[in-house]
Amino acid sequence: MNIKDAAEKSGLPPKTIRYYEDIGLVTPDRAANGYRDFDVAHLHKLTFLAQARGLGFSIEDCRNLLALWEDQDRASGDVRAIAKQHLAEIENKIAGLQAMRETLADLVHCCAGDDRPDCPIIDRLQGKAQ
Amino acid sequence: MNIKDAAEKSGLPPKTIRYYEDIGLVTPDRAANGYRDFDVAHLHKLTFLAQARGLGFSIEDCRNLLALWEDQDRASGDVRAIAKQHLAEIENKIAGLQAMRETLADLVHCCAGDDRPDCPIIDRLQGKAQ
DNA sequence: CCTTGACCTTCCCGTTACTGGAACCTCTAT
DNA sequence: ATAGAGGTTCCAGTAACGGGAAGGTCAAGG
Repeated sequence: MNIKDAAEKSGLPPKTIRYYEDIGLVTPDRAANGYRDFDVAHLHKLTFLAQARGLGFSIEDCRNLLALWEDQDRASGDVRAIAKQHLAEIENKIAGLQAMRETLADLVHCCAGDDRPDCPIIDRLQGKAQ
Repeated sequence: MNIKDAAEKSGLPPKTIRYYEDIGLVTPDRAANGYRDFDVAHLHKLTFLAQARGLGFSIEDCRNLLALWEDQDRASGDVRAIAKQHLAEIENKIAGLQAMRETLADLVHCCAGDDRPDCPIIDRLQGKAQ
């Protein structure tokens, strides 16, 4: 199957698929005309990648997860470790963003948002005491 | 004052300050020896930038916020609009991350994490039904 | 006066995970 | 023969810096 079909079936853009081949995540065959030729196994792999990326795993995590996926003798503990680590990073990010959100919501709430120049948001960025 | 002092007082790394000069956010004077020379106004600006970046505003947002800050005739509505937009983006990000977190927490919870290969995390990435 | 070490400078490359675009080739249908 | 839709490679750009090299400058100590 050509790249466009693989893209539609996996949910990944063709550009992304080419990129994944570039960095060695998939290695589709090549037809006589030089076109990439994807079979079901490749498609399966691409779908796996789409899922993992969708859950926010980095490319390097994906590479490791793929290896574990293909290793029938894997220890589920290895998979879990990657996921757990990633989960922790996500939770950190969330915490950081929530702190920002609270401050911002506060500021937006306090600011009149009219034609006058007085602005608690500016004051805050300036470091002025609330 | 030299860049290191400016860095310490503003909380920004020297590299970042140079970068900000590069992209036109600050324009410190130059001493005879070619060293950057920061005065209080520059420092104030750098602190402003540190605050804004700390709240997650993009460099472009910072550029606009700086302009508004320096415009005594600004409308606080303009500032508020930028902050509100940014707040919305942050809330979107949080929502996305929370969805990931829930799925991941679920999977991590379900996975035995032992030496056996059976792994609900892999199953999920594979697209296998729960 | 010389040296050492801490600064400073510019410049270029690498990061993440792609995306856009140019230049060019191939296939199918009319 | 040609048009249009697909394919290919390669190059550049994104955000916001950080690392590191090569080299200039300054203050203190011997």
